[in-house]
Amino acid sequence: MYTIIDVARLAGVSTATVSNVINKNGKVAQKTEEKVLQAIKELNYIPNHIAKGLKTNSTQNIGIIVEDINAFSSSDVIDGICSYCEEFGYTVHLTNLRVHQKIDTPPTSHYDQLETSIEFKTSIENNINHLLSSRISGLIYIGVHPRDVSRLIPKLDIPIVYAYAYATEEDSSVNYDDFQGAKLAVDYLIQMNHQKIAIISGPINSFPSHQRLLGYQTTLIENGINYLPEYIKIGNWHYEDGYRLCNELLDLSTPPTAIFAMNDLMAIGVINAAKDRSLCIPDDLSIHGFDNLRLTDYLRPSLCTVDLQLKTIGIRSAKVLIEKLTTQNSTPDQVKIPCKHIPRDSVKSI
Amino acid sequence: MYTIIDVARLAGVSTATVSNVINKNGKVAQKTEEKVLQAIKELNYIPNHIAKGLKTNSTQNIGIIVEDINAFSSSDVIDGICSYCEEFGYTVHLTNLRVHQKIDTPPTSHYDQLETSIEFKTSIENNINHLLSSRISGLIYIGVHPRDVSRLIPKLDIPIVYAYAYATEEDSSVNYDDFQGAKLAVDYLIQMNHQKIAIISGPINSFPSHQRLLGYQTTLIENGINYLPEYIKIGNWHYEDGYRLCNELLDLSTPPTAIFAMNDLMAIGVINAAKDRSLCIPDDLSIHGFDNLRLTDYLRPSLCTVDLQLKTIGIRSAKVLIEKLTTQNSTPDQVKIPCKHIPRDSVKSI
DNA sequence: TTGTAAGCGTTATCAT
DNA sequence: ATGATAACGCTTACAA
Repeated sequence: MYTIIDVARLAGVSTATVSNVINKNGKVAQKTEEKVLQAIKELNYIPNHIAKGLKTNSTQNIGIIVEDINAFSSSDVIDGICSYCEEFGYTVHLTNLRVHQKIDTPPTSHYDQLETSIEFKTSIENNINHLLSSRISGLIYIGVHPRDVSRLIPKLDIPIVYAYAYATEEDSSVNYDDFQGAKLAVDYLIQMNHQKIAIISGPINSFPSHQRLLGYQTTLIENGINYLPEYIKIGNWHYEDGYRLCNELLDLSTPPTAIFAMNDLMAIGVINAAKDRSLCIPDDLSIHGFDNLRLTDYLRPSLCTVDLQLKTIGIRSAKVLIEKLTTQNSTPDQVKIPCKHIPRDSVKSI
Repeated sequence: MYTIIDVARLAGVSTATVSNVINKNGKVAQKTEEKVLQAIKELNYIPNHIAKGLKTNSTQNIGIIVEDINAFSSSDVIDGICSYCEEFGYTVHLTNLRVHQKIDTPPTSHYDQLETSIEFKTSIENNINHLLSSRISGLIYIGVHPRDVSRLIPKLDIPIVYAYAYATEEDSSVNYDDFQGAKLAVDYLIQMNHQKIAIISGPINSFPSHQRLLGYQTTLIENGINYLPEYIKIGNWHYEDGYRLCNELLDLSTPPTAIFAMNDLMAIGVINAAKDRSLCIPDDLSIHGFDNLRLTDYLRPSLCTVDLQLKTIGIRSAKVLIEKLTTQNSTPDQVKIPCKHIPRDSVKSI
């Protein structure tokens, strides 16, 4: 592998000149530049970022720590990050924490286990140190579920952005908007003339659940609809919760005409429970999901849901991080990306 | 950020000794080692891999080029790679080519477009050069669909392993076993007493289609079942193909009792087509998929399918690569990981 | 506009 | 067992 010295020799110039050509620093005569470029091409010279990084004490490397690359949300977020980084010449170092192998059953509300697990914290610290050894200039931490992860991450000297997760008020984060997303869903159901709208929530101690519930309540109130406690069921994000709680709702003396499940997995449980009671969807019951998982448009009926704009979250996290890197501005940036409503067949006007 | 010199000073030893401690080279007295370790901890010293890489002219970095991280297969493969790399102390540099944004409609057989697209080849070469600038020691290329990608990748001086893709006979690759996977499906259908087994294939010019078709034919012949040309339909991996071709099959004078679709997406099309003809699945028609996509276990009926063992493919690719790196052995290794059968409700014994 | 040379943080060779 | 020091490939004053 050739070095800058080989190029300089071949072009008959000094290494400084070659360096100036490579880094487009100007101050090189047109003709000299051509000679250098020609030599670079001839030798098929590839600059050594390692040596450059050592000298400049800065790299165009950014680290991604993803809690679980197999979470449905992760690949879109990473995709967004990569596309922005490629554009600006940054290299991405990926670390996968694989949390789902380290806690009981995914997805669960018991991420608390993680926060208290010494083993997990040590694993994160090792991974961060490893990334730091590569002198990454910044870090994006991608959660499996938006929640406060501040206790997991040690204080770092490099900028860090939380995507699909958040930390303290001093930290930057990029997330979708739970409140607005839930509002989108409930607004749509009301627009479809539903009044008896039940909700199947995630665990109450979860931040997204709480925000979405708030969106639900606010929208009902705004529309002068009675807010019925028996229409609120608490699940744990699983398919089985949707199935079970749908049955509970339909057993009510005044069953709802529409059910808003806080994630698509529970919504599918709701669909199947309704089917098993020989209900026809959406004629007998409208069902609204949240997440816009893949394949939900091929379900029968296709699932009306809310898209989280995950790729945008990724792009934006990278943007926030790279701005911190280039402007040294350290004011925290807590971005909320609006969700997008995906109307589909599982909701019908009554 | 502290350097090895700071540690040496604090511990009252030379930098060489500190280096020997860090790299566990032996030849350091127990007592000296303790002093050094203590100093490292005290300063919270993090070794600079960049400087080390410059000196040793070798890194523990491996590059991943993934054609599309949003392909259903990619994240599992990457997960596997990461888990192996973490264990052996390698850092992963991720590059996402995003092919689906660069060709018409995914997934398609027209990946040929890519091979002939100058723009795409240039993009790959730029990305490879960028990775090479970081002096990665090896490369894993992950395809969106197993096929010959040799025309896309320039000859490199570092080892490269193709995962979920392959190249020439001189190149190493790790894939699932199309032939065995198809055999698994057809064997199971026959075991469930089906004789009239139709197949909805992918494009005939696709290698996986061809291999799976071979598995289908072989298994029928082994079991003395007539091989009927009208039971073979050619689709293009899309949902719509499954839907349309299912109807064609059911319109036959002697319709099949079981349909094996070569991917889950087409299988879902088959399910929906059958439902739209008021057929009951699996009572009136058994349906077998291939891929084991997420959510297929929540379909009604749940989809009987074949799992590609993608994570294993990832682990194995990393293993093959790292062995090349550490043993300098360059004999190509073309691994086929056996698929796993996933019995579910969409297939029933008759 | 171009060249010279020091130095970034390590490792490795050679002394001691 | 430990230390002194050159060298890895590059950037960047500073000199010319």
